[in-house]
Amino acid sequence: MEKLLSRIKELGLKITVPRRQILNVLNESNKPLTISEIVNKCGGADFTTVFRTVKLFSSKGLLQSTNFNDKQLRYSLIKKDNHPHHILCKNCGKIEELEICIIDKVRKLTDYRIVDHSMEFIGICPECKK
Amino acid sequence: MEKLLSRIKELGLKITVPRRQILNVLNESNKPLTISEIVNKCGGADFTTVFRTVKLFSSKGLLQSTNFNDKQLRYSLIKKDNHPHHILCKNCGKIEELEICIIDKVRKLTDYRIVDHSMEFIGICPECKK
DNA sequence: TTCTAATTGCAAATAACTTGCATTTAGAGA
DNA sequence: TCTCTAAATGCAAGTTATTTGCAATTAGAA
Repeated sequence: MEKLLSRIKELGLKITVPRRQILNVLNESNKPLTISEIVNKCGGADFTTVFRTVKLFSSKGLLQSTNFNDKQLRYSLIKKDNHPHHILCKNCGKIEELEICIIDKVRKLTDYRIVDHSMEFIGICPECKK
Repeated sequence: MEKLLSRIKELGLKITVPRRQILNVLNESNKPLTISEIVNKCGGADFTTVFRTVKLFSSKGLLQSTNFNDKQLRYSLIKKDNHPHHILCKNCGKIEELEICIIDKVRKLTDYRIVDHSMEFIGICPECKK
């Protein structure tokens, strides 16, 4: 969190009440949240503010967006260097992090300069399979 | 295409003029299309019809959706057994298919029953890098 | 050919996203 | 600490995307 706050300052952005709330909410969440979910958990923060802040932070590389092919994007803090991926249980709604990275493979395969990527899985978790 | 049409019959669905158009458009496209793009290429087909058909076909496993973290989902025919992935060039807009499959790896890693997944890359293609 | 349930197309509703602008506020400098 | 200004906020209103309702049409089974 301290790292994030100093990164925000470095970027010339202000640290405000709603921004702190948004970062806290994301920091305390173990899964990516939609903008509406962040708003709900922020208690009082305006939708537009959250919306704009999340877009801004994403564009600055503080947040990443993920998408489970439903309507809304979900956002999470980027804590490490690598971009985490997720698996969603269709049955219980649980979202877990996936320790897997194939970006190097794709880079070699395609010769593209990769600037972003997403990789999401949807399934039934071991508990729900029973 | 014949395979798809018979699959539609098997599912107890009717083969109609707009449905043929949608399948043709997707079959002739080398990249996933948004619903609006399909409507435009279908010449005269109603948006709602395309919308509903695409959702229906997706739910039946005839189409897959992909998402490049822009607003609209994109759809493509599922031709083979494996689910194709894509890489988008941010500069020229080209979308190419990626020959890569990590579903078995994820299945082993998580012990989930995987029912769907997506994997998209965004970058700069070799031509645009120059 | 007849009939019926499936499908379509329009219109209208809902939901998601985005912008404009007056007000407020963080935080740099006095 | 106080002042000041650009950045940020919050409301309202606009735009775009998605979804639903329903009467009219149509595929294809009988």
